[in-house]
Amino acid sequence: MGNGLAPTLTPRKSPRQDRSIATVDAIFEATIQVLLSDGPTRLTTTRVAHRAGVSVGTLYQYFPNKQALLFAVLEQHLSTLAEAVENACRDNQGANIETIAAGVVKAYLAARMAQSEISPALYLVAMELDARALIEAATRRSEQAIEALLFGASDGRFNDPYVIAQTLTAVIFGTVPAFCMRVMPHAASVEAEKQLTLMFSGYLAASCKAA
Amino acid sequence: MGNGLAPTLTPRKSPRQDRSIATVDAIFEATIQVLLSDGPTRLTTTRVAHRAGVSVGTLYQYFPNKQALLFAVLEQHLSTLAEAVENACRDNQGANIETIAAGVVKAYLAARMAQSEISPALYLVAMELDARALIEAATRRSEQAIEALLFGASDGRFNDPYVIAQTLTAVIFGTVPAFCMRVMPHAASVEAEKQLTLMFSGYLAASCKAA
DNA sequence: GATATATATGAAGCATTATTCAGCTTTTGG
DNA sequence: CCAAAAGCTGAATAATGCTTCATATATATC
Repeated sequence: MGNGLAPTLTPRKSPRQDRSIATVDAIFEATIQVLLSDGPTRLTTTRVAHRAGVSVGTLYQYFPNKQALLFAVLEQHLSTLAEAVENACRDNQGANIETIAAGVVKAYLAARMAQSEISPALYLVAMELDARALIEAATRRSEQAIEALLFGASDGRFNDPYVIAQTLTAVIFGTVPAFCMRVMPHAASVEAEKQLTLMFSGYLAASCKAA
Repeated sequence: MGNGLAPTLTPRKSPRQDRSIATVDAIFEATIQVLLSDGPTRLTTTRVAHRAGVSVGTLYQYFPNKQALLFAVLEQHLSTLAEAVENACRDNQGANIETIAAGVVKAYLAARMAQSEISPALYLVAMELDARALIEAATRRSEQAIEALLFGASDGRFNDPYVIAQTLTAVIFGTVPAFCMRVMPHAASVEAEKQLTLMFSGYLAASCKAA
């Protein structure tokens, strides 16, 4: 499914004046807005430009093509999620299993909720462009952060922290979208956090005994 | 993101002769083939028709539009996954927690692997058309099957089997795609099954004690 | 074999949309 | 204030692709 030719995804020109910096920001913002209000399939370059209050030509001055636009938005989104996990891991260094599980779930869920509207649209984008590299990068950041966290757990040692980190990452990155896709009453979101925490701490405890 | 006007998704005409039944089958198959080889964005009605060995006009005789085509394929795919879970649940009636966890994970993973190539493409499709109803239906089938299974578990009672069923469903339907998205060496798939089983049985055991 | 019904064809119409470019306006630096 | 550079415009281009329909072929029925 590789798209054969790989058109440049890097900016065509960097903004030099304040005016153009504002323009690029506006285009970036508008991309998100259109994604939300009109959906990924109805996102056209003209529409984005119009929403940003500029003309199409301007858009193409800074982004070589439509994909580059979406790529940039996706990159930021994934980075935000990975960062949330990293921060949670840093904050829970040396904690016990229970706390670790709760912390990681809570952090990811919060980050995801903050961007809950845009996420589904971006997953669509992620498949259209070949974004495997971006996803891989975000996944790896999460895995490494969790692995490091496990090494310092106060409760016990794990004989294969990397496998555990991989599993936890796959589950949170995978499950939460599934939860989000359904229209979720606020109460359900609290319940989801509780259940996932329970599941994670149970898993960690089990993996610990085995060591 | 609702698409405003809801164009008919039901067949425009039902095949009466053997010849046309074969045609419809060929179109359906071709849709899957094109999805796999060319990806969702390069799936055009003309291409599907050509792959099926018929002309575009013929395609439009049985499917009112492109969406209807994709809708049909998606429906079948989701139904297959839900059925896999249902069967696994039926087969494990009255088993203990350990067996239940292993059975459900194994069944879903197997069904998913069997269609691993087509799945990512379909998740893309699922967002483009408004397929929430279909996903909802498949999810509910899984939830109900698991709930029934939990009621009959030999190990113990759960005070809120529905919440547990919901959580397990979200995790398997959500996580496995995440696993699949990465290029997975076969060994990793075995490992994934093991880890998920461990996680599920831990979760069930924990939910049991609480009851 | 003749008529009616079902099925198949694919070029043409129509709409959408990514992308370019020649000319215009604004800002910068002297 | 004035050139040069940076930024902006939006109609025109070109490509793509969904859908229709007038026509042709195959099958069923009597």
